[in-house]
Amino acid sequence: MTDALPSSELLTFFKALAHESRLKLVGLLTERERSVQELASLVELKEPTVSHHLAMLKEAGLVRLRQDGNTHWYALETKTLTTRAKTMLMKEKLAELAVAGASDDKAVLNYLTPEGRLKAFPATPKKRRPILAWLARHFEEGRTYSEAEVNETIERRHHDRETFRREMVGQKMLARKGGQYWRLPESGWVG
Amino acid sequence: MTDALPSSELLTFFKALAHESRLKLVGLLTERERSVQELASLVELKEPTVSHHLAMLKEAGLVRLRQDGNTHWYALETKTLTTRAKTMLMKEKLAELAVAGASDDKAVLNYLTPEGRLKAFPATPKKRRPILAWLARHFEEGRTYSEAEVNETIERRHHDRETFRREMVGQKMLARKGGQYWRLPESGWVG
DNA sequence: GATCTTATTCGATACATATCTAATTAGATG
DNA sequence: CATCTAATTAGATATGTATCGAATAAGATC
Repeated sequence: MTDALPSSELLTFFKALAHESRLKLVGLLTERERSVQELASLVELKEPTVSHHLAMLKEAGLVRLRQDGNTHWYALETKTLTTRAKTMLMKEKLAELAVAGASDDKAVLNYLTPEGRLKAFPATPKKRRPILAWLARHFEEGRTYSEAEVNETIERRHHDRETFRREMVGQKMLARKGGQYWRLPESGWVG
Repeated sequence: MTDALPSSELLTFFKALAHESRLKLVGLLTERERSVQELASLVELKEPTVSHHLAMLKEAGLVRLRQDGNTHWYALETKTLTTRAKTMLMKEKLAELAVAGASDDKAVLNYLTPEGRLKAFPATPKKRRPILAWLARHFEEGRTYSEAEVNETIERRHHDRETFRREMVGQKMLARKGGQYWRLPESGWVG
């Protein structure tokens, strides 16, 4: 994985429900709150396992815990279920998921053709920067590229190899030495 | 896993969405249909990988495929999204998920206290049988139990150890020989 | 405070699946 | 029909996570 995504709420929600045992647990909790023991006996798993599953459901906000003595009573958090169901029905919310990770990348989408090539290259530096960053990320770190290879990689996204090569070097995204190029660490990029 | 569950539609649905890449793909498809190539470039994965993810989404009924030449256009199946969202909001539907696998076990739920003990023991043999089966499953296969151990195991669920011990033996769920008991294969249980 | 009960945390293992490259299929094109 | 393109399938590897037994924590009970 390249970027450490903030792992959206919706993703943790789906992950929480993407397992047979946890779906069963949720099912059992629709009726009333239940203790860990009881749940373990009903789904025929050991308590540590159930505990593990309940932790994931809790993390996703799907259950809440009420502690009485040393018995832990878990109950379904119906509100979360309805909230998430609504989110699923809003296209805009879903579209947000498409964002590639880095905050930049969302803007870039507007400049891409269906084939994943650049349609245009905006005039203002502020807008150019994320596009250059996006392009630069297509170079692997820790290896070198000949000028021909750099051109090739650029041309897969835009015909104007000269401009983009020059600008990426200018922004310290790529370094050049004696006909060889390599990608620089993102922390050093100008912007 | 003990029983091969028919892996409910809802489960495949959640599994399909329980991955960052697939959520992104869904996000990208909210706007319009897209080819595999295009999607691969946008999520920055290789085509085979995207193909794999799309297959899962298709399996879950979340996307549909339109083939034109040798380009495959995938589109979002909005209807499925709304259907599933509604299911999530119906408690009864969720409760069904709790069914343990064996068709028996659902009925047993009605006879259990919150602590997982038996509240009552019905009079008709037809109703008693699944409860005995449930109880018998709490004995491990492939080992023997002393009578004291058998009693102990029963008493954890119901005070009347005599009745249950006798009936489980009668139904050929447990075997007895010289003070030792052991669980018999489920295929041989009377019922 | 020793002990029993209920639950969680830890560490190990087994199973599932995401991802890639290479090979294959299916359609389009010269 | 040879070749090219887009997609899928197969096979290998790596990552993730479900499950369990053992150890620990926290509360209740004697």
